Amino acid sequence: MPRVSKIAESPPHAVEQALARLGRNIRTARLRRKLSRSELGDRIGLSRYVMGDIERGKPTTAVAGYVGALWALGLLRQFDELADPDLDLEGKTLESARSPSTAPKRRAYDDDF
Amino acid sequence: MPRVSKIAESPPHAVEQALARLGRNIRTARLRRKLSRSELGDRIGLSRYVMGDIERGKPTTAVAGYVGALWALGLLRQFDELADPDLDLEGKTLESARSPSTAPKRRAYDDDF
DNA sequence: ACAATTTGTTGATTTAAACGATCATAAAAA
DNA sequence: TTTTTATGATCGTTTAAATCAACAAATTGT
Repeated sequence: MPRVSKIAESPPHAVEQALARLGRNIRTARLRRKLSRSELGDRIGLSRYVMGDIERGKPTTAVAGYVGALWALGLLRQFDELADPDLDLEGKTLESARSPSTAPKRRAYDDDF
Repeated sequence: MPRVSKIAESPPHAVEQALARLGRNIRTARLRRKLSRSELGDRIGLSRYVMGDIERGKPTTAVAGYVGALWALGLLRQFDELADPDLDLEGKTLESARSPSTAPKRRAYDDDF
C-alpha cells in the first residue's frame, strides 16, 4: 500500500513472525495438494508473484490474498475464530469490571430459544 | 493495492464474510479495552482511517494492519494456529495417499532429542 | 444544557502494490 | 539424457492504498 504504513514497513517481531508462519503454512498446504503457485493464484485471481509474496509473509500484501488462499485451500474454518469475542477473556474481564452489574444473574429461561 | 487484484476487488462471499467478522471482532476487542481507533492506530502506526477500514473488513488493506491490530490487542495467539499443517487433515491425507509408504514405521528412538 | 471525544465523509497528494514480460535457475517428468 | 514445469529476479506501467486536512454528525461526559 502506497504511503506504506509503519506497521507494514517494519512490523514488530511478533507480527513478522506470525505472517511468516502463516505463509509457510499456506505453502505447505498448497504443496500437499499438488498445486503450483500459478494454479492456486488462478483460482483466486492472483498472479504467481503475489502468491510468492504471501508464502513469504509479505506485510504489505492485501489481506484478501491471504484469506483467499486459505479459502481456496479449504482452511478458512479456523479463521472465523480469530479474535472471537467469546474467547477474549482479557476483554471480557475488562468489560465486566466496568459495569459493576448489580443486576441479578440471568435466569435459566433466558437460554431458551 | 493498485491494479486491484480480483480477489480483493470482488471476493467470494466466504472471504468477504470472514473479513467482516474479523473486523467486527477487532472492533469489539478495542471497545472493551476503551480505546479509540486513533489510539489503537497510534500504537501500531496506522491512521484512524485505516483502522476504520480494518473494522469494516476492507479486503484491499494490507495484512499487516489486521495482524498488527490483533497483536496490539493481545489476540495474536490463535493466529499462530492458522492453517497449521498439523491441523490440516485434508492435506495430510493427500500427502500420505501419495507415498504408499512401504517403508517401515519410524522407530521410537527417532523421537529422542 | 454544554463541552469533549469519536467517528463519518470528502478531496487532494504521494507512493508502491500488483501486473505482465523476460530471462535465469531448479526441479520434475518424459 | 532431454523436456517440461516451477520458482526466482528484475524492470516498466498502471492504479489505488494510505495519509492529511477540514468539516459534519454522533456519541459520551460533565
